Amino acid sequence: MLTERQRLILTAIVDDYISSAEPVGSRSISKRGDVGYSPATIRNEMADLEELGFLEQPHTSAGRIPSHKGYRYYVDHLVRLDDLSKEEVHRLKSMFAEKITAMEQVVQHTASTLAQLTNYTSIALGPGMFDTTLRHFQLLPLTEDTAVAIIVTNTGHVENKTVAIPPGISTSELDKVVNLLNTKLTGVPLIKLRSQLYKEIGDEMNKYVSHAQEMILLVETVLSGDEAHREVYLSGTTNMLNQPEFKDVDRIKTIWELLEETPALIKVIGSPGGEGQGTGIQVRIGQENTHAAISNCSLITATYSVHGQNLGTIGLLGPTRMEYAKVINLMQQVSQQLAVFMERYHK
Amino acid sequence: MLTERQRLILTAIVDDYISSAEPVGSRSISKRGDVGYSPATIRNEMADLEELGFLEQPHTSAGRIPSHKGYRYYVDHLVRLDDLSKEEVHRLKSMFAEKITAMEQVVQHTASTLAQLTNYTSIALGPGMFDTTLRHFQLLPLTEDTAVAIIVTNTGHVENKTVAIPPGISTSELDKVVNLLNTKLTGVPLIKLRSQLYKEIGDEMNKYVSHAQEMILLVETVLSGDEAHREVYLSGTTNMLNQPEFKDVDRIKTIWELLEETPALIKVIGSPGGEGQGTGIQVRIGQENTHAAISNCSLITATYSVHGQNLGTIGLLGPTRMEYAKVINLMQQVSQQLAVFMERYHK
DNA sequence: GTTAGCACTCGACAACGATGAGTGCTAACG
DNA sequence: CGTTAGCACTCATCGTTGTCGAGTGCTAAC
Repeated sequence: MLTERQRLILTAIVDDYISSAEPVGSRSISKRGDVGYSPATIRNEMADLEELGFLEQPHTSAGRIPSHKGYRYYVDHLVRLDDLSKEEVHRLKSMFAEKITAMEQVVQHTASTLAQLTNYTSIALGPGMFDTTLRHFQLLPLTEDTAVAIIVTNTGHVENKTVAIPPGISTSELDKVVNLLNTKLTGVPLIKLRSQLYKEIGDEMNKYVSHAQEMILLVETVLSGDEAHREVYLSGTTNMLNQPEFKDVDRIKTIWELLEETPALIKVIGSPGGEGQGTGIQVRIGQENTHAAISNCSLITATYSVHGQNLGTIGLLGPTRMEYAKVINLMQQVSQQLAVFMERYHK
Repeated sequence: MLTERQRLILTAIVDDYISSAEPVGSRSISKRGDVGYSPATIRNEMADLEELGFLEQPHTSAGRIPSHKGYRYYVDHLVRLDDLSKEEVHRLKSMFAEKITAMEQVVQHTASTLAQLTNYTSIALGPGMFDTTLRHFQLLPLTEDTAVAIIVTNTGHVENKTVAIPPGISTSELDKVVNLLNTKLTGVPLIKLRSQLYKEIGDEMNKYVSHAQEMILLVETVLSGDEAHREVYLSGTTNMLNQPEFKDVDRIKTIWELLEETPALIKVIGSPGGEGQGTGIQVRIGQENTHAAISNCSLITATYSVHGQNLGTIGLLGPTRMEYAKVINLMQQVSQQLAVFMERYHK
């Protein structure tokens, strides 16, 4: 599709623009060592590349900048994953070397390290509840009419909620209910908890406990909210402000509002998009993103999973002019390490 | 100190500047109904007020803006707390009317409502651990070598951590330890947990359990981190971007970095500052704030407490040009409501 | 096929002047 | 004597103009 020379020049332009953030002219490309042609020749090729849709001109007599199509081609065919620095490798590995590591903490920590290494904003979507099962349920009275309910999943995730106790229920009755729930519901996938609750438990509870209706309602309030509730960790949000493309307050505002709105964010990071190089790494460039607020951003995501079951996602958000080589490489490393960790953890 | 007319004019200027964000001239003050003097007279008074340090002039032939001293005087002596709108009162009250309410959720919810009502950024410092005591301790094995440890306090706060189990310890031994801890440590203030752990438990544990040393270390890792660890909730961070004084990206960046850094933020919001009107409400104007990043912001904080014991703080951060009347009023309401709630909750 | 040369385009930037809001001062008024 | 009208002066803002230079597209020569 493209000649070797065109690919060379396109690579040079994208690389240049990524590091300078300014339209790149034929002269500056020619001056670089790696393209041995005169500015005039390069100009001709640039004109062709523009006609093909790989480059854009902000205005006549400015240099060229890569278009979406240009970035996409660059990511799919041109980008060369150069080696990570020793420090980067070290920091990534050391993260997984720590002994005491809860799944969520690892994800969170990974995201934060990524943000520091790249100077972009990282978004981590915590492990979902898909294949997690109930490990333990507990109800601890606090005052006469309130109690704190605790749910622990087999992944070590702890969810808690303060609830009101219907009046007229004794402590022993509460204990009975909790015992019943634990024996009957332990091992049940969280998403099936509610249906199971009605199917199996309702009858038995009526036998043992008065106020059965209230109790079921109580348990329901505890379980509700868990399904849609997934933790989102942000890190390095201020990094965005260093990028010249975000010197405009309005643009920041729209992006920030997106970042603050968890449900929308989950949708953005979770929806499928263009494939990048390597396994499980997705690269979404500019308008490929579903949300308008980040239509001039690129989002690179890696999913982590156990036994082929997708658990969550880690993403890096930056301007379309992103250091793809470095970021893709980092994400691949992270993805691998996470896979190993999860496998070991889930055993 | 100031004549009645000077106070009137100062009030008018501050009010005007708060709503317009632009230097206010003598003419515009004269035009308002509430000050019945000609621009010339007002100019004379303004000159005097400037000399006294209450006003500043950005440059010659611009209007005046209030200085720190001006704001301070305004807050201390001039501001008139006009009534809150029905909607505001309603939203505040309804927040505390919900039946199922954990302490932390209430604080969080309050902060978020405040941010919405005021269009400023709210910062809530969750309940500290000062007078909270251990309610329950639990250790749930997840895999062969990991377990999730759960601590519940008498306030309903739940803290959890995944820990590694030293190899060679049986489940029954774990149970023994947990039981021992619960019987011995329940009711002990969290801050004293560690010392108590050594004093009372060490000996007994040696009797019952082998691997006592490892177990103590394990329990210690769970308890560590809790003391300094206080939740900070932010809400309405993007509101800041609406203010004209923050159209500059650099300024946003420094503030945002402060907001992201929890320890610094705790220090800022926790340190004592100038008193405002009413009980427990503090108003820190501009440089009165300890942190340079918010030296042109005002921070209004209200503390909530039980039995005179200070538990936490809720603050509103905005430009020095803040709607003090509204915000102080809101904060007073919130402070009162919170006090009532806490009293009822802590009973 | 590649390159040098040249006219042309267009944003960035500085200089300039007009505009208008606001002041400070002085003199007049009740 | 306090208050006000009038007036000259200041200074930021904004639109205009002109220069500068980076970069292009085209043509002709190598």
